[in-house]
Amino acid sequence: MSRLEREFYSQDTIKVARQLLGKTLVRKIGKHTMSGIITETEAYRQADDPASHAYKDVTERNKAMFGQVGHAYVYFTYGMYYCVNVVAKSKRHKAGAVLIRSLKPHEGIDAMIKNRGTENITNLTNGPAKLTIALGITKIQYGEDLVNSKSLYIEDGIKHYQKIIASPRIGIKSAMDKLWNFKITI
DNA sequence: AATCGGATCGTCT
DNA sequence: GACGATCCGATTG
Repeated sequence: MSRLEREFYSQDTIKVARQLLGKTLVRKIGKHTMSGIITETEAYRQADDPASHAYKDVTERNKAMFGQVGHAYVYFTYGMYYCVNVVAKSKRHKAGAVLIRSLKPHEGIDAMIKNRGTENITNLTNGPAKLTIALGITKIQYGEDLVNSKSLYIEDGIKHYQKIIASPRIGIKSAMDKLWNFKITI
């Protein structure tokens, strides 16, 4: 398995969101390795995207989206959950990131079950906050460089799947015309 | 199977 | 001072 390099993330945000499907998100804590196949993503970017955290301008929260590609943008939401994005954008945009919304559990399923407190495998990592709980991702990983990190990165996964389904993004009220939610079924 | 409300607090207005 | 890029359990049909 080979890790995704910097240039992968320096393409257009929407393109990266599509290409991340089927890749493997890897999380290492101590001697434990947990991983899952990415099955759903969402693209968010600046300037033309009212639904994005980075729509208006840089703030303390969203500054990672304006930074170097390949780093993690972790945000806290609904008073209790974290969600993880990968910063990805071409030179045309000042900010952009891809939200990882769903994984198919792969390695370290026992550890993820322990973290989540549920036995149900299909319910383990099938949501943006569920997967951060399963993988132990919090604000501590804010800005982590997935190109160099030993504990959080993305590598090649499956090559073949049927097709990508594009839909409006989940949980937002604006920019419903942008079909920037992408998913695959494995 | 689908809908509804509660939990809970950092971030932005 | 209001509101989420959510999840879960309870209720209803």
